[in-house]
Amino acid sequence: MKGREFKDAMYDGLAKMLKSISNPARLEIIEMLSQGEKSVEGIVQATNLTIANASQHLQVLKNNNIVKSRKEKQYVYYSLVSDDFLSLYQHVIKYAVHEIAELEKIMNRQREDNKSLNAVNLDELETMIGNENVLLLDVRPSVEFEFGHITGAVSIPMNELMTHLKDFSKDKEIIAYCRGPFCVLADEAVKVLSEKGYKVRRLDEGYPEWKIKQLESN
Amino acid sequence: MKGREFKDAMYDGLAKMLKSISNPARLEIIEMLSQGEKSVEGIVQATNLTIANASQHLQVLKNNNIVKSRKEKQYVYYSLVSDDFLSLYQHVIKYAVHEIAELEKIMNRQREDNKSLNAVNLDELETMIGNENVLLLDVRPSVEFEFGHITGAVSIPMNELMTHLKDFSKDKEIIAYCRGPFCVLADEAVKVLSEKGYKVRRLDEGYPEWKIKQLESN
DNA sequence: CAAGTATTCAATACTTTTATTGAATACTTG
DNA sequence: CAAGTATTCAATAAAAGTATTGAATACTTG
Repeated sequence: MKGREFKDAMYDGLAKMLKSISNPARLEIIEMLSQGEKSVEGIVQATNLTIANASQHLQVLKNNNIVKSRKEKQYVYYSLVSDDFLSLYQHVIKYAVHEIAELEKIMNRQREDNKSLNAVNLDELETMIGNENVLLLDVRPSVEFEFGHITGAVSIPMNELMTHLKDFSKDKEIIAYCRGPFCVLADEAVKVLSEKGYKVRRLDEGYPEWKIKQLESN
Repeated sequence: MKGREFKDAMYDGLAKMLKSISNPARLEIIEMLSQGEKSVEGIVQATNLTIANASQHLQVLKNNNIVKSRKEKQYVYYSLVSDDFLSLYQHVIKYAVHEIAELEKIMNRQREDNKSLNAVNLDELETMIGNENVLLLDVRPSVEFEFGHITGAVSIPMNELMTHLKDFSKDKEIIAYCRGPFCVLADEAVKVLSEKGYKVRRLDEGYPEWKIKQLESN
């Protein structure tokens, strides 16, 4: 193989892989799957996609070795192929949110609307764990909590938050988190709770970021 | 801004950025620019692109804040916008080369052809520097060496290699490196030198990977 | 094994990306 | 300021990616 052929083959292959993740619908699917495996139906419910379209995007991701599937009963469950990919995906997000002015602006506007501008990051969180006066709140659906969560977190899915208000003390500092920087559940939680007079901030990132950080520090 | 709008805006923006680097020609341009700034003409010489086409791709990268340009005399020089991007790009390469079977196969075939299968990685290299019996050889064009190189390396551009053969001792172990895993200069150097009976291996990665590693360990 | 459900496939129209061509612009140098 | 060079722009045709639709498949359950 000549040098030019080798280069072309490598860059073509690389571009093909990158293309497979360069689509808003597929990025959202990846984000969903970073919480754990989901059926096609589960993905459809969380996104605006039709079933056929979601299935098609999943095939693209599968052909590029980003996701894998297993069949159980009538359902097909998809999940990310490896933590190495998850780590790469998070690097992309982190770069985009910090280095692309346009995206940073959109994110700040969103956080402003939800009074969640002064977010806590993972490093800060670490100094807070074990502190009696801090309550770490996981507002994702409970399936996702059960699949994995940040050590010490309490699960109260967003849609049950209002009925659990009485459980919270207004003296404690509440840190709400969900799926990651793009997830709006924690923003909503901050909005609701702060309007009721609680001390609450959101975690900048989410469960998968915490998980990868744990893995990488070992 | 409602949750759905926010998500759509973020995923659209993210996809747009990823699309800008999901093209073989643009990936090759990025690789060139990771060695230092280059004029449009310089990029054209190193690739198979026409001038107009290269310029067009450069505009795409510029609009997505991947590269920046400056004008000096008649020439426009392009360079990568930040080391943060370079670090992300290298994460992508590393993932692709290790996790995508197809690309791994192409790379191994290439290395086999050039007798450079048992490459040295950056960690191993670190244990070798200062060793009198190891010669670290930079075979990139000398402009690139001057722009920056691995500490302790000696510059002998690939096209001058044959005329410098007499300078090498067959007792020393030679480690050849160039622009990175996709660069074929080091492979060629290994082929030539090993056929002449020298003890030679290539470095798995290249100058930019070394540089980012230095930056990140501080 | 018939009915029902989950998923994929195949075909289509639509949109976006890409390479190519030739002209336009901007700058330098004699 | 005319001639030459480097780069970009604009228009086009070809190729690739995307969403939608309806049919086909595969599996479960009664």
